[in-house]
Amino acid sequence: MATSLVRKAGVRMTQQRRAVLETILASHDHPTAAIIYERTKAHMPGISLATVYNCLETMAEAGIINHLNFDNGPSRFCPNLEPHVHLLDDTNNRVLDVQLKEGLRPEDVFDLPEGTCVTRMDACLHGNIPV
Amino acid sequence: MATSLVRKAGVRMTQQRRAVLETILASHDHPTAAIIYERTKAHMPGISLATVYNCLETMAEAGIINHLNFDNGPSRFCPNLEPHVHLLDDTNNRVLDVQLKEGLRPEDVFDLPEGTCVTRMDACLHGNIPV
DNA sequence: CAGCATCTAAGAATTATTCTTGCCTACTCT
DNA sequence: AGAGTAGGCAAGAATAATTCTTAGATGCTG
Repeated sequence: MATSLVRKAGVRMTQQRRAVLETILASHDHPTAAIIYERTKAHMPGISLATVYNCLETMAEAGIINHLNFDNGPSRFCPNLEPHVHLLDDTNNRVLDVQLKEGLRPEDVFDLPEGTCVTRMDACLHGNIPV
Repeated sequence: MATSLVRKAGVRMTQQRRAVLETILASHDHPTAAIIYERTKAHMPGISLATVYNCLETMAEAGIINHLNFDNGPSRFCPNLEPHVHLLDDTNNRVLDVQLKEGLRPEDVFDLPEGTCVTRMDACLHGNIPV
């Protein structure tokens, strides 16, 4: 599964990339590079942080994973299973994935210049969700 | 004008803050801290980069300006005249401000958990606008 | 399975930002 | 207007995140 995702994107598979990708696929908390490094080391003790960064960049460029930037903190990563928006729940201190309502596209909800073609939407909502 | 903006937010006015704020009010290109530093030095040669950062942070916390994080680059700043979303035009390599269409709120367009109260929306669209 | 393009490890380097310290200034109260 | 004080400023050190460099290792193609 991990291999086919990578090969499909025209990227060479290596042991390190597989390990990093499997860590991300198994994580549901949008981890930072440092956290991914720690988790990956459990399965591959010799991997270096620089390699984790390399793998993350390669896979983000290939569209296999998402590279997120919340506020001013370290980058976070998540599997790119489908386009989504992040909701930072300040009440419970967690990150949820949300989507545009069924059938809506960015062009439908934002007041854009005539002819704009949207290639990507990164949105980050902050809010509070009752427990 | 600059002074009243600052005082209204319960923040003390100083020469440095006025200089930094005036630089931002006069800029329409979402400058980075380093660019703001350069532009501000033209009017106040002795100001330090650390002071620019301090002023930016103070004013962003007070809601006078917006602190933006695009991708992985340095933070950018703009006047907080009204809530808006940023559109990075990859064709012409510029940043435009856009808004939700008239009357829409984030809750109307995103599929959020029941009861979510959105306190802030940071959205960044990437796209191409025909010249 | 040989050759080569690409990847990896390790640490140095870079970039952006924050922290620390001693001095200075704006605002409050007379 | 003048003195006291809370808070701001400059300078550079420190920190954090990320990227770069280089030599050696490895996956993939034919």
